[in-house]
Amino acid sequence: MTTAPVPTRRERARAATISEIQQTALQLMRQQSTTDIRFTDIARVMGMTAPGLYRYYADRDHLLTDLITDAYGQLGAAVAAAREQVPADDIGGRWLATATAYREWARSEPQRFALILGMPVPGYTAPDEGPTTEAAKAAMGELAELFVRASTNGRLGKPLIRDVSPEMVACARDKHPELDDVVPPESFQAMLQAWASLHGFTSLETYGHLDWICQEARDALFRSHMEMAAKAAGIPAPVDQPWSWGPGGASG
Amino acid sequence: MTTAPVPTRRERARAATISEIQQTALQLMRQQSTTDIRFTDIARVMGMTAPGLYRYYADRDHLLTDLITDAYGQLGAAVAAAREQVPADDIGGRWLATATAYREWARSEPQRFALILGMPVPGYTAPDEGPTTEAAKAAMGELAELFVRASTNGRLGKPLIRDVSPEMVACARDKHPELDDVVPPESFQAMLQAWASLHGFTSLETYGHLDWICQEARDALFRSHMEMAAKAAGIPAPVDQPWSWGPGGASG
DNA sequence: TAGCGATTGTTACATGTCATAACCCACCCG
DNA sequence: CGGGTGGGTTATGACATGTAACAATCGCTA
Repeated sequence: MTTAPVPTRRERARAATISEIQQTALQLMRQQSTTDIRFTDIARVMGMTAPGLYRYYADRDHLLTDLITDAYGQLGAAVAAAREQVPADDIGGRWLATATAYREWARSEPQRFALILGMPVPGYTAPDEGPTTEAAKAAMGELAELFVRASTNGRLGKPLIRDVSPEMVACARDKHPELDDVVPPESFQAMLQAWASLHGFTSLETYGHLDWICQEARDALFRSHMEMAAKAAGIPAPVDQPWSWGPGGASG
Repeated sequence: MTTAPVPTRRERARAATISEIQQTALQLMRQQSTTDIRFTDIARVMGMTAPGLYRYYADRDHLLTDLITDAYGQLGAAVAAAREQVPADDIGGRWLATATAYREWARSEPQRFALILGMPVPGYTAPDEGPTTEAAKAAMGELAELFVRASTNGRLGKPLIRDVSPEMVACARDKHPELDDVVPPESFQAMLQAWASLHGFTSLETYGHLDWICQEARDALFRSHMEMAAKAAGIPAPVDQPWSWGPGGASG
């Protein structure tokens, strides 16, 4: 047998403790508004002493690796869940839902957002080709899914920018061969740009650089920013909320 | 002027030491690829002991405050210098120069970029209404200058998105009254979105999330991303490099 | 030029962290 | 019921921040 179907009692206890460590770490990150978690704090909250934690994690980096992997998973899941609540043929609606989920996740979990998409935490070096890389790919795949499906369904419009450098085309084919013949290069490029635009707003807001804009204005700015990104990427308007687009006039 | 025109010898020595501390801190940040500087390391590099540094900085936060203020200044200066090397009437050229300078500064100084525009370093709390806020405003002003001048000269086109929420209009008038009657609300909004788009690409690249895209492709992607942002913001094409834009066809 | 005083930098220390080592104890299974 | 496994403890070492007390130095002035 390779895997025991029913984990032994010890294994369950161990898994529970590991989970508790992670949850405690996240709780401390939120409370202290920092990604700088201390083993001693985790242990104290859990009612044990710091060296005991080393039975579960070789060092702080290993815990961080778990937290990063998990965070990618959560972000991807949040994005996917939001997307799936909108009918598949409502491309624009799915884009708005996806982008909003991305933003909201970052706002609700700023430390975890910084953990995965900010500068690496001091002293931490991610394991090469490790689980974090896999988790990152999966999460980004959730973002890309929208474009893939829209493109295969023929519902993805032409992006604003149609020039794609040969290097970019080659890179897309090389790194994402599965998208070849599915998403045209200019749409692949536009997808990356849409992500970058979304990420820029989200980062600025999450790190407090848009605090001077009041909440309502920021929400509207986000909506309009995503509208801009959608138009640039050839994403059609949501079925229930037409873009305020067009050279002629604006809608309400 | 109330300041003494000629600082005494002691004052000059002190200023030199403070400067050396800052430079050493930056050097260590670059070498160690982290924003987490240690007083002991700085002191060791400078050939003195750690407690000596407390004669110059009350604690690590005060040093960070200086570094952040300085970084904002450097970024603003880099952006301004790049912008001024392009004729004032070449709006598109100035936009490209500004954006490229922003990106290049971040690439050359990733730690300082993270310091000012990333998540605050663990344990650091910026002083309210302090010099960092002022420096940030100044740096962002350098980014905005392009739009202000273009708008006053009547050379700024209509942005792609012309709908602006009343809250956004009110916020713009409230926080930046000096731009009232100079930059229309939809252009103000477009400016923020152009910044967000630029910042998104820059962040992703600086923190290594675009490493899978080879250098040449990334450069082209950046160019095209900025072209997209420019079109969305109503920035006309550079005089020597027309946009690859238009429903009809693309240029070379 | 001798010496005073502010400034600078030192060593010593208190505190807290990461991480290892050595030890103990409880559970579980034969 | 006895031993092995693994969870948890205290003790310890190396190192960080920041304070306190002390020593050396520099610049100025009598």
